[in-house]
Amino acid sequence: MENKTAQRILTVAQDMVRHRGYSAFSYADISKQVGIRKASIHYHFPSKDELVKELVKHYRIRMVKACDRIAQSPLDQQIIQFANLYREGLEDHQICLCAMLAADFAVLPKSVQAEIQGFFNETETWLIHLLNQGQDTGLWHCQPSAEQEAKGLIAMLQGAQLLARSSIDSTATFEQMVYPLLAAKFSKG
Amino acid sequence: MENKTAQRILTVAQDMVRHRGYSAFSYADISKQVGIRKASIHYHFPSKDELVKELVKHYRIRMVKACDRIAQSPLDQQIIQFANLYREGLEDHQICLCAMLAADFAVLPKSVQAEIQGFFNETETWLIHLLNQGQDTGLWHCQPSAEQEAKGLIAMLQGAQLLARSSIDSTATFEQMVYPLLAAKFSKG
DNA sequence: TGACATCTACCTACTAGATGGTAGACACTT
DNA sequence: AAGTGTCTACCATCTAGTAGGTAGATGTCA
Repeated sequence: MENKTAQRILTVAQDMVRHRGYSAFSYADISKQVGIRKASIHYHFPSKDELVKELVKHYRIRMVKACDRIAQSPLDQQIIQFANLYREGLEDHQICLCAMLAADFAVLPKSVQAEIQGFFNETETWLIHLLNQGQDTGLWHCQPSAEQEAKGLIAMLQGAQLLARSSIDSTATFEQMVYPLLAAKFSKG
Repeated sequence: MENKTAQRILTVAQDMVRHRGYSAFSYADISKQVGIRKASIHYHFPSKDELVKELVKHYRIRMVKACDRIAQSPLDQQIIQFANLYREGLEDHQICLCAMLAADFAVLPKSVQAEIQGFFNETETWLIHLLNQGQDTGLWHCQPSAEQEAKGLIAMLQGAQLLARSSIDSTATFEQMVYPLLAAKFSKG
């Protein structure tokens, strides 16, 4: 495990990227919030690119863990819980780290770009598996296929998160966008 | 109508915002591409904020026009054409201007934020109208309502655009995400 | 018509402040 | 003594934005 300061830097940096984007936060911003000088941040993360790369790596791990936790729940509740993951950040006006970095994709180094692609693939694979399970047990029917539904569902969740942020009550907007549609599609019968 | 130079600045600036985001482009970048000095850009657009505000205003007008044009087509083709709008930009690795600015929302001035909200509301209203028309003529059925379907659809299109950008063949990824789902939902019968 | 004044669209040269990043000193612990 | 983590002080470069000037077009009036 990393030491405490490095961990605090990562936390603050993640909040900033998710709130403002990659190009709109600086080492000076972090230093103010962490209560440490700018040069000390370079000691822990030599360059901004490496900091962000580390950010995405940690984020991927946490996402995998969150999905594993959801997989313990009854099958018919898992999609709602998966959607909740996306709703949670919105309370602090934050969107998914990788969605934000997908917007900033053009200015990111290749290594970070690859990490982001990995995140999306991983999430999609997990969701396809879930949708297939539900289909096999007759809980719902995927049209045209589990893979297509998964792609569409993730796109909708990420898009809803992005759009919700520009409305006054982000969480409410997100809920209105997502949950009725999920209920219509993935409810029993 | 604005003069030629101002128009060229707007075009270049729009490309840059849609490609890199608000915080990642500068007056210096524009000046190089337009072939004019940095100070001359300030002559046409006194501040970066005003430039971006103008950008969104123009974008809204073009979107309204594009939707009007689509509305002339047969009803059953309009949703596909609407989706095509989102696919087109991807060929140059560009996403919707307002989706990009929704990501940069936190660092934008209030006036631009309002303009972006206006864009999304406008688009949603247009799509709700279209979905209602199709429902009235028995072309498709909206579940749970046209409004919900419209919200979900726009979220999916914007999200698909965002995610597609991080894959190698953006256009193909977008198409795989969007069109089969549209066909399943909004085809006759 | 000619003289003057204003306007347009650009220029060079500059500012203050922010940016990511570095060098080297200084404690404090082991 | 060596290593860790932080500091001050600095650097080159970039940032949006300003000041002031200029060539040429356009208008205005005797």
